[in-house]
Amino acid sequence: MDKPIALIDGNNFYVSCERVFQPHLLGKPVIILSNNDGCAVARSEEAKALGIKMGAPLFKIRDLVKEHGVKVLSSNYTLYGDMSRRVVDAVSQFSPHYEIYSIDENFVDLSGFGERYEAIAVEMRSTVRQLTGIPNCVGIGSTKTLAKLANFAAKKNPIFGGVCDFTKSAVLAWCLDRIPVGEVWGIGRQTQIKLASQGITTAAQLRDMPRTLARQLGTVVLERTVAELQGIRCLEIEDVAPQRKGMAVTRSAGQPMRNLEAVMQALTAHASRAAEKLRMHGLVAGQITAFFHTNAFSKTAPQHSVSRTIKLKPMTNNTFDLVQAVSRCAHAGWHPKAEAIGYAYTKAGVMLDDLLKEEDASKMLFDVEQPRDARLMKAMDAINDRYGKKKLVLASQGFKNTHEAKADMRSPRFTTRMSDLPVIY
DNA sequence: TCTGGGGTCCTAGGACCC
DNA sequence: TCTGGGGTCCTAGGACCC
Repeated sequence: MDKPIALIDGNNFYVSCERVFQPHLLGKPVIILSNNDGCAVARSEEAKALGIKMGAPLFKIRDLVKEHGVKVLSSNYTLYGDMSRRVVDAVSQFSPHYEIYSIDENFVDLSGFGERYEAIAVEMRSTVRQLTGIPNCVGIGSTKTLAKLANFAAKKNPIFGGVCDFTKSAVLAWCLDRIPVGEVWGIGRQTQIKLASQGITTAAQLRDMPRTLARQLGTVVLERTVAELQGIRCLEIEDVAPQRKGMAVTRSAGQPMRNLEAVMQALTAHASRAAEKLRMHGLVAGQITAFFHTNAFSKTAPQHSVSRTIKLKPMTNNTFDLVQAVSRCAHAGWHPKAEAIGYAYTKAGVMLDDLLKEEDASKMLFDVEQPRDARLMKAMDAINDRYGKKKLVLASQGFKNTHEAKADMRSPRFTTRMSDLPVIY
């Protein structure tokens, strides 16, 4: 028998985080909005039952929300991140060999438990629930792809009681015949269309597809997915997080930005935040891209999109360096007649690439050490850490902050702020 | 008129994920 | 009026090299 892998996944994770601290939300339709309160990115079961789709723009579901009294919340990533960490703590008690796959999913190697792994999975599920308050499901399979799919079955079909084991061949066969191919990890819309043209619509049919055909139709990725469905392990549990390759800070603006100054305020804020993230991870970047564009959804507004990339020499994580770089990008890309034409930029972002650990960054020839800069950045981070984000910013970020996003319905940071701790009477 | 045969590296763009 | 943000991997094709 193959070594089993489990995938444990929080149910409607963001909604569940909110419900832990606001039990009155239990049993009610709840949605969590994206940044800027734009669209629904998480939904309770009750909200899903009303037909609210993932990613639905709020303004398009306003009637539905009103009619059914759907509770609407801005996203509170500080809370979700902290709850996620608590879930990982609970999971890590069960196996030293696990991978944090996303904010609400963890792969766990169950091979150390002999034949008892299903009982362990059941225990893990209830322990996570007990220690964090987050309801969750567990899928077990001989590959990551099968574990993901088993998790889907555990969520969808109550007969499994929240734990579905695909290492049982009868369960596996029964489910694969019934699960639409689009639910398989790695099969998106485009691939689904291609597969449909071959008459492949279920997970079982995908499993039975010749691997050479899979390669022809897709890429090595699709071939790997077919192999994994057949129980051939192609993807290992990555318990050591690989070095990340890029990093981005992008935001929609609260108000349209119509002049260079407004765009520069946003880009300054994003570059500053990006520099903070670099320093937090002990990284430096070798390349930076600044972009901004108008609202692509608009059918009537004149469209314009700017993206400029420059090398950072030497590699850096210094706020002033990054802000200077995005300023060069913005000035180089700015349309001289933008204001006259009436371009309304609604989104801006900064992307960093060629990331390297600070200590690995090769010193450039003639590079001059700048200890004062490093000390300044340290002081800046310390001040913002102590007195709250964005207390100390560069002047070019401005005070008007037209780019700042809406978050009108955000819950308190229950677990990470002294002032927001829940009070018990 | 006839014009090789390999390599590598980089980038842009597509597809997918949560 | 109002449509998220942050990642990964793969491929094709161009530039360049000897």
